[in-house]
Amino acid sequence: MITLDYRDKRPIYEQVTEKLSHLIVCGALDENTKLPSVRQLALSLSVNPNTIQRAYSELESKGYIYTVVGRGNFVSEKKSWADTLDSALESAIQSLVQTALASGYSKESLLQSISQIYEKMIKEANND
Amino acid sequence: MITLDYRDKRPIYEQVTEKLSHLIVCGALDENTKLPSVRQLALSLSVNPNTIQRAYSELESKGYIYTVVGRGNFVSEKKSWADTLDSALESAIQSLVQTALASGYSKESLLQSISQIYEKMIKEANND
Amino acid sequence: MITLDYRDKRPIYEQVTEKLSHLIVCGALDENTKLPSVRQLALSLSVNPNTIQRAYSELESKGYIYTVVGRGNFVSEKKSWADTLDSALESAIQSLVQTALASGYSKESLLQSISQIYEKMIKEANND
Amino acid sequence: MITLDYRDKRPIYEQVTEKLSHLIVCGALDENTKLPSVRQLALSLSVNPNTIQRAYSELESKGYIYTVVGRGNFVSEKKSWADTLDSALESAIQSLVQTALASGYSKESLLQSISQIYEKMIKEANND
DNA sequence: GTGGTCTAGACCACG
DNA sequence: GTGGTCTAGACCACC
Repeated sequence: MITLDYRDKRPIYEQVTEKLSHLIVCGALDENTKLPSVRQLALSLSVNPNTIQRAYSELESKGYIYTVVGRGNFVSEKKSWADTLDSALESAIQSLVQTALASGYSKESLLQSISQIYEKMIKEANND
Repeated sequence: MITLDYRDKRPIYEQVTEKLSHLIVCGALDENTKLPSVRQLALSLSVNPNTIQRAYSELESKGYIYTVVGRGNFVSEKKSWADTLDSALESAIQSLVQTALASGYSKESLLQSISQIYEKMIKEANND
Repeated sequence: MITLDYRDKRPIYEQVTEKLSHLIVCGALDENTKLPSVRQLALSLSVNPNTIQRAYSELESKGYIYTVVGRGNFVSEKKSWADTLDSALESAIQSLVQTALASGYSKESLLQSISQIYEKMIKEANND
Repeated sequence: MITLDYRDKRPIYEQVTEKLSHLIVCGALDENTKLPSVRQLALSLSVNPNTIQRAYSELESKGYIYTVVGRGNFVSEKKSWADTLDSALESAIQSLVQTALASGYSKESLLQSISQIYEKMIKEANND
């Protein structure tokens, strides 16, 4: 379901959080689908249960999943995480524009580059 | 010359690296200009010399500056860091498009959002 | 008769307790009315009988219902739970005022806010 | 600086969070004051460092403090946590009104009770 | 020295 | 069996 990249410098719980949120956002996991239990996922990733627990906590606080103690974790409805996504997008844009300004890119050439990369990535996504 | 933000989550050396590279990229520091010595800058920022040393090392490895042992650090010529900038920009764009695709943004609305934020940030930059 | 919200952080037995006490307090269940048996209610809510048993125990200890062994559980008379209600309300008020004091709210603005929210919630309650 | 109540059913990290946020909100701790280090506070409360770490994380995410790795935790400026406080107050009010509605309290008698308790608690606060 | 992450193993409430 | 909390002890990056 998920594979970890130990060369990645980011903490494990963050990788798990990111991978799962992607699966949810792109629709690979339907609403109210049950996620693997904390212990189960920890076992299959050879990782400590606390680490998965933390990942699930982050996902819950961001609205991607909801937790029912004694039953498990389930993916939330889309409306629960729409806001989170928007703010993530905005900060990504700001970081990009900051870099672009520093490099003296004109608005036009920036938009053009983005346009190209957008179409390239959409093609790759379709091949996966 | 530089001000630090201790609430910033990034390590200090990274802030210094970023600030200096900005000054170089935007032309505030001309080619072959001598930078303050490690000890001097460390003193004026009330920071450990090791921190500045690390920042300078990063800048050198990215091609922004060059070191002459016994004489100091100097701003490189523009051609030395053009590549670094492009790859930084490209990875920023990829990260952005990834988020945008995840949230189902159309190319058009994404470009429009970026356009708006670009102009907003260019105004703020002029006020600084 | 009752619907559960599995996303609610509180334990199930507490939700059942709350819902039933509301029905009793607002007069939807008259004094000495017979409540559904533990097994019956557990079945209709698809819940473990232990859970309902615990809810009924709580209700009894708070004076909302009384149990006749071998016959079932019945709604108590109003005087039995008047005290419970008052103390619940008082502790809710104390918790509220504590927060308000912490935030530096004046008594007047606090009372005004409460007044507004009161009327808003009374409208919503009528729509249910 | 803080005392724990082991009879309290809430988790320890939550007690610590609450106590510290109170100290900050009521002004007992000035802006930019340094809090005790994670290990230090853990030692003085005879508690595991991870527990304090979690409390500090919560405080940071709510805007009450900010963290500088390698230096310590410091109390934030008031504007950082004003929003958090407001939302805490609103949910406290909703919970109160819910109880009041259930008990059939009229708006007037509710406001009067609150007014009394408000003044009572303000007196007690001055005696501390 | 600081905070951040992780592991291993434990106990608890809930269902 | 589930998630939630806690302890004990470890390693890391940063300063």
